[in-house]
Amino acid sequence: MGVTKTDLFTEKQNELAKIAKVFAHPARIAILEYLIQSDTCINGDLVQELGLAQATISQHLRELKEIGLIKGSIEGVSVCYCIDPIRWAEVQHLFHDLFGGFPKISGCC
Amino acid sequence: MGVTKTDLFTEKQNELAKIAKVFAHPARIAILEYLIQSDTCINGDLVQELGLAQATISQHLRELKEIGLIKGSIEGVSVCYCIDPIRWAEVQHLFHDLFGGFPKISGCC
DNA sequence: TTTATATATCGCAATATTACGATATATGTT
DNA sequence: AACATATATCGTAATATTGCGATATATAAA
Repeated sequence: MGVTKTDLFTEKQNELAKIAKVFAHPARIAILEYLIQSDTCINGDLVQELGLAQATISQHLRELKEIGLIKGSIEGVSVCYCIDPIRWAEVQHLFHDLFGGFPKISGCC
Repeated sequence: MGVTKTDLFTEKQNELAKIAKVFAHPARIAILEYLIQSDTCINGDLVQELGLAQATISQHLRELKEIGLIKGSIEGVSVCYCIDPIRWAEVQHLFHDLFGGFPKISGCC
């Protein structure tokens, strides 16, 4: 099928999965790392930096934008992308909560 | 295409993406949460707990096992699954490192 | 040995993702 | 206005993921 039965799971489980899906591609990880490392928020350079076509980069940027992880502001002809610190912290917390749940007593198999 | 150009990215970027992909499904999140919450590592109950077919659950468990996040030990007729604390911590660190990189100076767009 | 129970794997159909050329849009330059 | 530059979107082909019925495997019970 390829279609996920979201109705079987909680809102939170679906949200975390949706966010994880955005992290689930090395190009998007690379874009995020590039945005973290370069204080200045460049966009077009990504096409040079990663070896992907412009259309592909744009598509990845849109997915990052859709979950609010990055935002872009038009800067003349080009677009300046950067990480949204608020959302970044939110997402960080979501993962932290999941990982923090374990271990509790930690002893079984 | 659907095929990812892994050769364009670093080992670490590819690994993190691969791990994120496993988190990128609500059923697998639900399985992990269930394993965290129940000290005892039950397996078959997952079929009851989530509303998915046995074959589907088994498939999700395999993906979790493949990246080492959980491990299963045969317990008579059934299999006892649980989170691998070592790998769990490793993966936690990978995400922590990514999130920790930001903000540095945090001011741009 | 036969039967029941639990889990894994196979094979398939439906859908999703990835990549990119072509093209649209929008701003700056001449 | 005409052109160049930067980015977004569309359409499409190739591949991946998801879900599950059917079936295989493996242990326990009768």
